[in-house]
Amino acid sequence: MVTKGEETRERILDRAMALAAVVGLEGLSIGDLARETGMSKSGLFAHFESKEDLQLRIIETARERFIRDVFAPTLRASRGEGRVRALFERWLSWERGRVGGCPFVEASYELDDRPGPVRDALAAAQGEWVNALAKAVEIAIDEGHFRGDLDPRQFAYDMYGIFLAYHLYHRLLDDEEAADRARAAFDRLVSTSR
Amino acid sequence: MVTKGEETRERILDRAMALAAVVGLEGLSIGDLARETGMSKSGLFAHFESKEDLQLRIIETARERFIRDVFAPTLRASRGEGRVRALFERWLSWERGRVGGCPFVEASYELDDRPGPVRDALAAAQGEWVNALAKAVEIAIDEGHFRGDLDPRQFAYDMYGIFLAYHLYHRLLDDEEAADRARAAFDRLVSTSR
DNA sequence: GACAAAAACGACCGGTCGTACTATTTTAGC
DNA sequence: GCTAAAATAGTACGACCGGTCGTTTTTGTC
Repeated sequence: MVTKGEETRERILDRAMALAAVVGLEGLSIGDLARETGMSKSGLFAHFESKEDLQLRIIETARERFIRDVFAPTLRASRGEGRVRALFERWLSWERGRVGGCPFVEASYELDDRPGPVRDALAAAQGEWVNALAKAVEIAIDEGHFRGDLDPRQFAYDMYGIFLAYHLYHRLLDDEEAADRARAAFDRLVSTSR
Repeated sequence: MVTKGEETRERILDRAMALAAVVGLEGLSIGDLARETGMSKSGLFAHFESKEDLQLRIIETARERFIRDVFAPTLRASRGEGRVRALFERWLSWERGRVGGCPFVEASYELDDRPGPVRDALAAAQGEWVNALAKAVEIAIDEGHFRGDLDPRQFAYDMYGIFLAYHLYHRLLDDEEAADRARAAFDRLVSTSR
């Protein structure tokens, strides 16, 4: 059975994930988080060993949500180019659908030069995602949708770049054409991969 | 004449820019910065009106350095495709050459959802750079190096994406092939633009 | 409904934050 | 070398930081 404590912890982590996407994993304070969730600071903190533990759990929560909302649904979609396209569209929706944007992107540029377990966990999650992208491209090659000499890892790199630029244009530059630009870039990537 | 105070302020800002690229503009503390520069907290703080003023000056300093080290030298290079290529290579060097990576990228993802003068200044600087990139591409079109129906702003978007992915692969994923991937992506971009 | 366990709370710790004010030292022009 | 100004240091502040502790409230089980 699901205890009350687990429910509360989930609620906290959901809120924390959103908050961290705005103020960062380091900028997130226990006090603010307690206020946001309507709990006392100590009551909230009792759910976590330390702030670092909280940060690790935020990353794990984001990973679960990402798999559930972005990755998993595409496994039920058509293999090959269709799946790669589905991954891209769902990835964009994932960014649009949450305040502060993609928590992985936000955290990545925050922690890239701050060694420690949190950075390690984040890098592992990002590496996993890059691998999953490359794998989907491999399948598209096997299916004959993409040309045989295409480098799946280079495709993943390019795809990630398009997403990161979308994030920047959308969030910082408030560019209304950001999504169009992203799709145009992705279409070019796909069409030069056939 | 250059007063002692101005010299000191420059020294502080240089150090602050590097530090902010690691811990962020918000995470940067006056106390740490004072320790790093060997000054007292109050002595250092006397150079700035507030922390926000310090942050604004850090961005302005970064902007000056970027123009000096990345942009300006390419104006003396050949117009057209050669200049666009030079911009890209210098941009990569700019990232590699400083601890913490490109301060603009770090700050962009930190501040994208935190309204205020600092975010505005950053967005303005980024917009300026995107415009400069697009302008260089326009010249390359005029010179006949790139095809006439190429969208310079789309080119700038794609180019920025390649850079952002490079930043991520290099800094977070510690990918040794990051530079190769970036150049491969850029070559593909250039060759499909002719 | 008693009762132990789980969960949440309020008060508090030492430390650091940004910032204000005053005092001291260093600089630059005469 | 004197002197006013500029630069730096010292001290203090209220607020908040992550974190601890003992107490109270809520929960689930018999």
